[in-house]
Amino acid sequence: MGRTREFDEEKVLDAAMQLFWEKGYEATSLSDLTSRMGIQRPSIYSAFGDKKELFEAALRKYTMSRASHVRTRLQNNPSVKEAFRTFFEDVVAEEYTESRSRGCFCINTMVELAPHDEKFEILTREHQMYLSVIFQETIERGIQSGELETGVNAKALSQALIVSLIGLTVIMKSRPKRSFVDNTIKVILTLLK
Amino acid sequence: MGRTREFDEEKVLDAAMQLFWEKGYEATSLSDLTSRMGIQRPSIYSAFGDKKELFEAALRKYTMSRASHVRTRLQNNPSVKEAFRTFFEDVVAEEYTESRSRGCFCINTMVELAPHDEKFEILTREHQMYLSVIFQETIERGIQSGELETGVNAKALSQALIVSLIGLTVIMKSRPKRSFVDNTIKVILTLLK
DNA sequence: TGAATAACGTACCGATAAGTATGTTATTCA
DNA sequence: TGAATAACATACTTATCGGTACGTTATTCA
Repeated sequence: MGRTREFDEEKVLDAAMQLFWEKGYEATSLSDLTSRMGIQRPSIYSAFGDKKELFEAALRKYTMSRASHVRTRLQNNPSVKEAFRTFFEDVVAEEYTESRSRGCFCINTMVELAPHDEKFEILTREHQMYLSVIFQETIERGIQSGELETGVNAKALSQALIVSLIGLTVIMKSRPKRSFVDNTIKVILTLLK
Repeated sequence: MGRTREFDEEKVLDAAMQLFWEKGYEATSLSDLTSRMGIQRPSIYSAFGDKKELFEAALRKYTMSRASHVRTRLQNNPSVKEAFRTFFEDVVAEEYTESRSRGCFCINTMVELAPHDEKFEILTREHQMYLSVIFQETIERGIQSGELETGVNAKALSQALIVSLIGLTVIMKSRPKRSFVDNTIKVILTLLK
């Protein structure tokens, strides 16, 4: 019984996610959140808990959606090399079309919170490890199909690609010349052979 | 005329640098700064300006010292491959000996401030570009000496190595297993041939 | 040696932070 | 249909934020 909730939890959580993604944890105030989410302060606390719990919910929403996006992107291309190439290129293209770079919410959190909060150290690590497994499975598919050499160390290679992707995502926040990242992608992808 | 300054500007700036490096800009308060720097609030403002100007001075101090450290590390080894290998390995070893990862102050700033403040976008970009040039000169030395193949694209390769180093530095904040980063370094360094 | 001046410590400023108490409105179910 | 209850909006609390006014102490140079 009682009054029914007037807001859509998923929608307002999505709005919080966007804001935390743009500005980070510390730089986002409760006032920022209420205006962006379109609900009042006590509604946030009753639905999500305090600021940090809301942040965690937002980050979990992000990582789940991100992982599924990456998985489908890599699985839907019969060519493994082509799949990685277009994936990396799209990450870059997306960043350069936005007027200012948001980068990756998980990476932002790794930098801001992981060293000071074990919960986020674990959460961000597990997301990257999960992405690494997706990469690894894709590489193994390429070995199976004969597109990649049989001697390739799929696990080590997938880890190197994840690290490169993180580096690319981060350096784009300083808006280097497009040629810088384009060159980098070409070199990184020569690891796939 | 007037009273002489009782604190060493370089020393207190160094203390501020350490603190901003550990906690970032937003999470560091003026009270944190006064206690760590050992001077009072008005002394900070008279010597360095406001919080953001102090942060900028601290970051500039960091990037200059970091660049010179990287330069000497890479120049002091006759073997280019060996120079890069030991450099990357030491970056990792240093991170894993500290109880919690500070990473790189410039990278932290690239993530926290560069997307919202053009001054730091430029400052962080220029530091990375400078490091990239140091890498490039080192690679060119290796080509000259015959240690590396003549066909190597020194510029593109140096950019890829910078990006990889950034990725490594960032992912270590989530404390992945040591084998993860060790594998990654091995793969990345196969680009040097 | 004393007037001028700059660094000092203290104590304050208004603004804003995160979080909550409280009274009102809407919905439910006995 | 009315007592119970949950979501609502408003307004508040306490603490801390970045920044500064002000009176004191130490140094300098005419």
